[in-house]
Amino acid sequence: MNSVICTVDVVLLTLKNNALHVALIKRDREPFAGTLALPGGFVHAEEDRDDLDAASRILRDKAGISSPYLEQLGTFAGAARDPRGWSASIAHYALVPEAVIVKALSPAVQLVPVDGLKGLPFDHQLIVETAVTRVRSKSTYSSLPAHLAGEQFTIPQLQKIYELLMGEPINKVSFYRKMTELAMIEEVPDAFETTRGKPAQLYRLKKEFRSVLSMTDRALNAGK
Amino acid sequence: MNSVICTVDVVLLTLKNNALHVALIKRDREPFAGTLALPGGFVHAEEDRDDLDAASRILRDKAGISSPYLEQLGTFAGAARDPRGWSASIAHYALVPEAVIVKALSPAVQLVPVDGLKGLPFDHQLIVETAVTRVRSKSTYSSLPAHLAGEQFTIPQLQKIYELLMGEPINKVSFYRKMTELAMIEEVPDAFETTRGKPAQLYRLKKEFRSVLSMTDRALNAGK
DNA sequence: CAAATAGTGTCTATAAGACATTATTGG
DNA sequence: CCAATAATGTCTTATAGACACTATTTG
Repeated sequence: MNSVICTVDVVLLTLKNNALHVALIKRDREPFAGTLALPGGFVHAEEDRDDLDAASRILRDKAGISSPYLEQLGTFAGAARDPRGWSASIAHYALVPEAVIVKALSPAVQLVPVDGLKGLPFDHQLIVETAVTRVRSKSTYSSLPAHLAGEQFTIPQLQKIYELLMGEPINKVSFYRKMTELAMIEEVPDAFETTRGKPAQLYRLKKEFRSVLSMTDRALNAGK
Repeated sequence: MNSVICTVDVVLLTLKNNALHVALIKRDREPFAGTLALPGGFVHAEEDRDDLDAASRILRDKAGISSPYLEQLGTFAGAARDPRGWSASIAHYALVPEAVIVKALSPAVQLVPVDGLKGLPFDHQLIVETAVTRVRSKSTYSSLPAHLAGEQFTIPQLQKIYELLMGEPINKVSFYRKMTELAMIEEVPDAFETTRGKPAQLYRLKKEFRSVLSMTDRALNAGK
């Protein structure tokens, strides 16, 4: 009756060279051995309390990432997606700053730009596209993109991240207003970053938003 | 390795007596035989092409509902939710007008108000709450609630549905504007409904939105 | 004709965007 | 002092809400 193959996959996203990248791993087993694919695997019934737990474990073991922003994306199931038979993949997505990934990444993992991705096994292409769409649409209304920034960041840096995700410029004044409205970041006392011009105040995500989102009703639209 | 129990459950929602109701069925098997629970079941690997297909079949066979608005909600998985062991339920939600459900419903099915629901087996309480929250939050931005209206409806009737879902009154002018903006409904030529006062124009969902949503960026907020 | 409900016109309030201005650094 | 960037002030524009008014029915 229950011949369903049940796995957990993770779409690990980060920003690198001003573009969204996904972490892929060379599969060491059939089917599709040797192909780049999403990190994933079977549930360990004795070890994983739930699917988020399994996704965490996979990220830890396969990519060396320990406490990313992690959320369930949805389940991709059906008869056609896996040559072994009817299967269900509980897909998740994770966001981490590039710094974290650079430090932790095992050599087997590759970061690939999400735009123009192709040749993925199973329906991993669809899963990645769904994750990217989800992240983009949530970005408009929430603090989600902040999880792609490092531990400390300036508001202009954060705005750049939002702009990269949404693919269009944001009005600077509106962005400052939005950051105040979401109330998710706090100044790091006496910490500034200077590159060229006036030094920028450094901020960090408030503790209570490290793994939760701050939402707003109002969209952050395009502007100059 | 893969001892995971994989099932599909459906949260079938409708409006009845001005309140959101969920369809529950008395379970005929262990565990929890005799208890009211969400309609659900195992995937039929030979019959169901994917999880939506399985959800459709379950609705058809258990509730006699044939083409509702149906969407995946998410997967509820873990070691603790089912006494038989580690399990994953791919949950879906469906919206139908009350008229459809009244005509189709088998006697084994009961409609229960979603507010104050309790005593459900497994984590079905959580699944229902998640579905209701999802429907409510999507309602603000989309044509979703129209799937709870009958085939033909007046704008004031539709507004009432939105108000019931969101739990607060909506500004009448804003609502008319929003309906125009979403562009998902069309007048039924020369069809009006009269109860008391000026007859109201009847509308229907445009064909292209029968199973898809029309979204807007702007929220529909409370008003008089 | 009064009451009720549908539908619209229009003013006001609010929030977002444009743009200018000030602030503060390095060269 | 100039160029560059951060941060903020403020005017304009767009959109939502309030409210009144017209339209059309029933009793």
